[in-house]
Amino acid sequence: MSSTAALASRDYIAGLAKGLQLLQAFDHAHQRLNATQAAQRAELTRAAARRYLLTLHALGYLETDGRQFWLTPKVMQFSGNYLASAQLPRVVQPHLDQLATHTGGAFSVVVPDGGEVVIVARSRTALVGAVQALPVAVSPSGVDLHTRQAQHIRQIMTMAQGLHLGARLPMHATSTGQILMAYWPEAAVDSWLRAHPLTRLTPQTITTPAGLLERLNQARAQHWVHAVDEHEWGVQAIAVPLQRADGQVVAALNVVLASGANGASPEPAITTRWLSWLHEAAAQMRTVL
Amino acid sequence: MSSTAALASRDYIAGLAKGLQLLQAFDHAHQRLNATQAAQRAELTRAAARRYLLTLHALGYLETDGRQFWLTPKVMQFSGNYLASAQLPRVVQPHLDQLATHTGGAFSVVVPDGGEVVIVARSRTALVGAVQALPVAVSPSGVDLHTRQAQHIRQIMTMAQGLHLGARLPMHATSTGQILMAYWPEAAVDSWLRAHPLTRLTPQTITTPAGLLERLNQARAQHWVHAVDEHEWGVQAIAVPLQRADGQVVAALNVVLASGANGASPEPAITTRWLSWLHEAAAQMRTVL
DNA sequence: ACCGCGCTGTGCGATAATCGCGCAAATTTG
DNA sequence: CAAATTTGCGCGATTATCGCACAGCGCGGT
Repeated sequence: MSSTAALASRDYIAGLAKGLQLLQAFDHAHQRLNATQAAQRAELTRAAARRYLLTLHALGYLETDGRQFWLTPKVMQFSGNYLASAQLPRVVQPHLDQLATHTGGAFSVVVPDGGEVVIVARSRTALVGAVQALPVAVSPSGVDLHTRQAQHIRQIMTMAQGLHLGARLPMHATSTGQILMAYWPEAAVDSWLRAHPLTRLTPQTITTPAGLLERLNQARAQHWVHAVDEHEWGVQAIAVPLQRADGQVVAALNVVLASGANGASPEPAITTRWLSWLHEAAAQMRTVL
Repeated sequence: MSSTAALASRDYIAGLAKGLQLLQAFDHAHQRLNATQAAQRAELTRAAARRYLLTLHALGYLETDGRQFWLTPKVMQFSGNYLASAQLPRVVQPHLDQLATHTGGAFSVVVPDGGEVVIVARSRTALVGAVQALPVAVSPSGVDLHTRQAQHIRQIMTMAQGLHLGARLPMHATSTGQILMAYWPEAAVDSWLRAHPLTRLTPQTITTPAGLLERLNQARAQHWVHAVDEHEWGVQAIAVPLQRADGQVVAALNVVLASGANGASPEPAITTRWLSWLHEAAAQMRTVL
């Protein structure tokens, strides 16, 4: 009610803000909205919401059957423009791919944005390393989901579900979010804590400011983070910071692994191996960021 | 000048349209814009452009140093919402990954939007098939870009450059665009031809309506398209339609391969093999689309 | 060091774009 | 079949947006 109105100034186009708010109202939990629902979610009157919906439809960002509205692929253009124009994703991508090719891991690069982390690049291949480490039983013609390799593949695929490009994840429950915060000035962390509840996502999620601060101190000291089952059950991740040549931390790199059931939990030897790969890659990227 | 103004109606918010136009002004060729440049690209007065830029900055979609503006990762949220909410990308992804795992190819699914095709899903792994076909000489510590495998990887990676999610490609020069158009009613093709010039991208690009129509007929008859070097030198692609259970063609699936220098051009046996994989996958997806 | 060019920030009155109420018709729900 | 929602749309009021015009600033050339 009062948050947005306060920002109104001579140089602020309310119509644009409302329209974008409406466009953001469509998410996983709200894939199709009618005028009334959209109005509620965007905090507009129905008449206004309708005008904005029709405008977005005319511009090609929404599709409609006359009653419901939903996103069209055109909204991906923004993402495409960002990926094509931003430095970071472009220079990082080859490194990620090479890393994945060598190690068989699933790597991501994320940046902070609005109190969350956003995935801006992911490794596009995996499994080659795994292939050498495991018995190869793939026939080019298919039907082979029985080997350990195939299990590994399915694991990675399953974990990769909500991790598409552009996905937003909470900072306090992710390895990448934690390593990024570790390099923030204290005041920034405090203000983040005031603005964001430490939502419990699993029994392992850090939910107290003290616990988070301790983790951040640890991360800052050792230059990496290992988060096991904190964001999602059965998923662990190891993250390191990505620094520019001047030392500024601009992003985080991590590898996502299975944990618990099959994968060993925090087995030091394994962790160390991944860490050396991550740090090596981070060092390589440092000169080009 | 006259195109946009004509659409103005009582239910059309001009401010939203202008703001989005401005946001779209940032692309690969125009990564950073100042107020004056942005005004030109979005066809606004500088004063107006400045207002919109400041608004987008306040909303977190643009970053600025006070002089230049550029996209922030926040714009990826739209893409994230689409990927999370749209049926197609979600149900298609596992099939793509499985396909890539079995065959080692690089597959994409595209949908038509605004006279172009948009990439909405890509296979996330490759190379396993290739790995067995080629000598494995990867050491976990790096330095190995000499083997044929590494060459293959680099080829795929290089080709994958402008093919990120959300990338838009011209219909007449891509295998996917052609196969999609092949199922359009004749009137739709005609109107597309009137609205879109057949831009030459390589010496192989189809640049005459007659040529395109012939290709479309061929595609419709055989239910697949093979486009060699038409979009980019050294890149060929084979595409098949993706139909819903009711027969409606809603997307296209293709595999991107190297051509010329290394890869065999249109060698029938190879093509047939890929085709059978593509059609098999398309048949599997048909029930879930 | 000087000058000129181009960009930027800003104020203001004029204008028309947007607002939201309210009603009737259409649709869904039970 | 009736009640409860939802939708399309017209209208007068208002205020958000427009674009001109002026002054200050930074940068590069000579």
